[in-house]
Amino acid sequence: MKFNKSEEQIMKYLWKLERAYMKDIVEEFPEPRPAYTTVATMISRMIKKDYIGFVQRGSVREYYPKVQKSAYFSGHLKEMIGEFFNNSSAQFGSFFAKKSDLSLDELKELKNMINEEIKKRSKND
Amino acid sequence: MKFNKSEEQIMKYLWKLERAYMKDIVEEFPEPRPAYTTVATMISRMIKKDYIGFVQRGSVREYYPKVQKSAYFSGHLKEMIGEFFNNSSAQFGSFFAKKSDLSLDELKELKNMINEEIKKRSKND
DNA sequence: GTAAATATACTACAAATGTAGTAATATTAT
DNA sequence: ATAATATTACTACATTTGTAGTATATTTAC
Repeated sequence: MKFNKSEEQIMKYLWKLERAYMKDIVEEFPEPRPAYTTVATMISRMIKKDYIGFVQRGSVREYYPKVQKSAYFSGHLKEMIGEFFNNSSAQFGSFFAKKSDLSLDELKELKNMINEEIKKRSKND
Repeated sequence: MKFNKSEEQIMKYLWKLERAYMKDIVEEFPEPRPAYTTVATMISRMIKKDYIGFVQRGSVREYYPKVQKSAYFSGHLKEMIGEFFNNSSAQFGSFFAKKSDLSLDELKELKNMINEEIKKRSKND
């Protein structure tokens, strides 16, 4: 599952807002905003694709994302790792360590996190 | 710059092959292969978009990717980190350490890599 | 030297995407 | 109540994407 450009845009807003009325979503767009109906069209298409759900509130709907941000991110990342690093997370990790623009401190922090993860897992075995 | 589905497919093959004739690219596709002309259309569109270049070899062209895999990957990753982790690479790193399906050994390997990166940078300062 | 294989240009067309107008309805502020 | 605002359904249309046929040229294998 991979969103196209405008779907991704809307999901981004919905993830941020968590629940939102049409107006709220439209207002997230920076100027120049798309027409109200443009957003409405996108949303109804996304409902059809089951990316978005809604709760009827009187005559109006409150929309919410049906695809979780973390799930989308993980899936996406996994795909990328598959594509670019031959499915090797380790190879990706190496790339990330070198090429991400982590500062020295952040690298150290990351090392600690990995260390803790290692400890945690060693315990459970 | 973000490839659409079939562009990404072709880039993937081109990155793998580095340089390739039309036939080579078509043959990378798993069965059922798209028609030869389908691939040709895609490629000529991608040339127009400057994603792909070619060297004329007699009556035939040898194609090569003009977008580097690592550049595309980095850009893409950076975008994702911006979107999902509020531009914090460290936050992403944490997520990765926990949620990637790295094995214990791979985690250890990753730790070593990060360690070396830390050493290298400390030296240069 | 003729058939098969390969390559390219050009054209075509359906489906998906990006964008928005119209009409109808509901809600809210005066 | 009436105007302004917000919402939704429906329709429309240009652009992009996915897919491939035709025509033509070139190469290659027999």
